[in-house]
Amino acid sequence: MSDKHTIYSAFAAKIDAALDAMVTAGTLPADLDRKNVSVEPPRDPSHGDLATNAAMVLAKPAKTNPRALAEQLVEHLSADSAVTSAEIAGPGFINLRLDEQIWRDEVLAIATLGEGYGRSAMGAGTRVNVEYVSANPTGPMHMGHCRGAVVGDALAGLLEFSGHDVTREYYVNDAGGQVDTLARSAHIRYREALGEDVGEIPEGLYPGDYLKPIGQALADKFGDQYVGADESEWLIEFRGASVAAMMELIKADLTLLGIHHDIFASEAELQAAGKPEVAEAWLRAHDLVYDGVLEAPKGKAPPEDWEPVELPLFRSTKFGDDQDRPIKKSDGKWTYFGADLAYHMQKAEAADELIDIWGADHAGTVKRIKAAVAALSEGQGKAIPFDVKLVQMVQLLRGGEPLKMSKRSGNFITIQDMVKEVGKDVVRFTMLTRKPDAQMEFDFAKVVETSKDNPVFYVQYAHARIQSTLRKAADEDLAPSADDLSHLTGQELDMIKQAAQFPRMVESAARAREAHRIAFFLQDLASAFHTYWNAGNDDPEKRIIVPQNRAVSAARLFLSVQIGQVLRNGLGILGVQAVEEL
RNA sequence: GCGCCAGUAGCUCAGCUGGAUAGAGUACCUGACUACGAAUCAGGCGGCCGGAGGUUCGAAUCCUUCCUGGCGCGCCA
Repeated sequence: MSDKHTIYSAFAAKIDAALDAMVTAGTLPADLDRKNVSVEPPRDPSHGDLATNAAMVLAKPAKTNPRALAEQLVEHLSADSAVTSAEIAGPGFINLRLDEQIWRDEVLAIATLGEGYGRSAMGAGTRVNVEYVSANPTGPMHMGHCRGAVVGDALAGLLEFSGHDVTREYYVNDAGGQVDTLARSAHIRYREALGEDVGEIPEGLYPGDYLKPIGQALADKFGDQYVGADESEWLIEFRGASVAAMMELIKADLTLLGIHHDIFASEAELQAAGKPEVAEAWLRAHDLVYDGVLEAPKGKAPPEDWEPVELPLFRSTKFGDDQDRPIKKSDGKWTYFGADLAYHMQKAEAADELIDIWGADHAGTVKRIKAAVAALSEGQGKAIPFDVKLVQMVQLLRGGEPLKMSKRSGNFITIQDMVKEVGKDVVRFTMLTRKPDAQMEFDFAKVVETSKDNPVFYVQYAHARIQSTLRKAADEDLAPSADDLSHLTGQELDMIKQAAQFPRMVESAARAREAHRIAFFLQDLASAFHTYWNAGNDDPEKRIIVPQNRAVSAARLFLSVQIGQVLRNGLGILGVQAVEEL
């Protein structure tokens, strides 16, 4: 189950050993930096099974030329029984061809490891906290949150699969002014529930119908005692009830998407526990917070009501930000940033590494929070790797026509609408067919199409086709068997080679924190299977089920089962259910 | 004005942190169903990787500088 069992890392080790031998023999200087040495499949399969750039990377520091170095390496590598040929190509690549048995063994490895195929120990149990969604508890989720939710959840799944100890966390912003606004909006619905005609919801409050049930619940609970009452009498009560209700809505949406967080961290509780004060004290002690006056904002928008005020400022400029940032407002309350800073300190206490998934509209605040974590990780006495992944906007379309989204009017498209219409798996997979830091379009008409235009369908179809083939085989009294895999040749070996890349795809995707690569890999593998399957249309001898040749059929069925396994493992990372039939 | 993201085939997008002749799908053209599901497959057409400089054995990828589009930018959240 360890990464040592993958073909690519096995050969990386062999090349490493060959280099060691050359060092011992005195033909290569010791202490060369080998981190840029790669072992990869060549882009062009006709070049061989594996390629390494070792000779090119090391030639210069070794003060020799690439070809001379490559010749020595080839000599060592040719001695390996698994290598059928080793050639120097182009500017100094070494191309290796491997014994076919190596690839057949990989099919067995998939079978043996099953759901564990592709898992790796790369993460080494590193505790990674992934914070995602964190939508404000002022209403149900909408599309803007959805992509971040899916991307974050898939990333968490990917990191788990690659051996990290992942915590999925949601930061509940239940302390700012927006929850007071929520409470006031709920108060209106409360009066409405008691029979009052409240008319149009005033500007600045939340108009959505989703507040009507909470208004009713408050009416049931309190009767009319707060109808004419001063805000100070009911605000806290209404706020708590509304936030709780909104979180229930959001959790329901998340459940629809198959997302479950381990921790819902409350900003209000964080503040009540005095965490921001602790952070401030530490930062002041290290001269990272000081009392100062902000410069008037630059730019074209003239600051009409700008007044210079002294505020506690965090020295984010010391860490690359454009200006220092206030952690408290002039009314003495914490700014969002001040609380968020303390929140990240809290997360860092229980994690080795932090990842935030944010919407692109928060891009402007990335620098300051990175600065804060950089400063605070010193306080923890360890460097906390911290990454903010920005997820760009999604534009909703139907048949190429943009769908209007208006939160103001309250009739925006909800997650519930979307999942109901196209299904959880389609939403998740589609959101992952584009790298997150580029904008994407989501066309309702397209994602439900059962065609190649729709990648979800395409991958699912490959999996379903495998299952259907197995059912058909059972009817013919044929079963998958690994008794004689030497029947697997040609196109079958090609497909194995492709599937065999799954473990290294997982690792490189995990390293880059990019779950979408898994989605693309699955499309390629599905395509390979469809191609393979279809070869039987032209030539019945190439079908998976060849009734007159049971040994061949058994081997091909075995291979198909393992391809299905890899597809399932990949879909599993993305949180998409593999289907048995369409 | 500043920051972040993007710019790759007509269109939608990949490109595995610097590798070999830049890849898929779609559209268009040609071909394949007495079927383990043709919801698919095979072949063809299609490129100054936004422009210009630079770094090195080697650049779509890194640096500089422009251009275009998106998103942001005060004690909001």
